[in-house]
Amino acid sequence: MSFNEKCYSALKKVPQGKVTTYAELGRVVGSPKSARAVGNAMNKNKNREVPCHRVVRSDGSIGGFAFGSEKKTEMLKKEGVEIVGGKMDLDKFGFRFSL
DNA sequence: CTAATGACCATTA
DNA sequence: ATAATGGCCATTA
Repeated sequence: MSFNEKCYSALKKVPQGKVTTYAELGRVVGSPKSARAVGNAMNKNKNREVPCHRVVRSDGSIGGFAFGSEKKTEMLKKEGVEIVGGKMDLDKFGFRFSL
C-alpha cells in the first residue's frame, strides 16, 4: 500500500460538513511532517470516492485544488462548512480522527 | 543513485 | 497584515 493510498483511505473517513488538514492527514497515516507529500497525493488522486476537497491548510485557509480553489470552496460551503474571508474554523469543522 | 516538483508548515522580520 | 526562509516528505523523471 502506497503512501497515497493510505491518505485516500484515511480521508474517506472524513464525513460531509467536516474537513481535515494536510498536516493532520499526514499525522494519521504515520508521517507527521509529510503535509507536502499529502498535497501531492491529493493532486494525483483520480478516485471519485475520495473527498479530496475536504483537505485544507493548517491555518484554516482553503489551500489548493486541482480544479481550482474556488470550486473547492463552493463544494465545502454546499456541505455546510462556513467559510468567511477564505477561511474556516477548524475547531468546529475539523474532523477528529480516532475519536 | 540524484534532482526537481508541489493542493504544506512554522518561524521570523 | 504580508514576505521571505528553511525544513520536510513522497513521488517521479
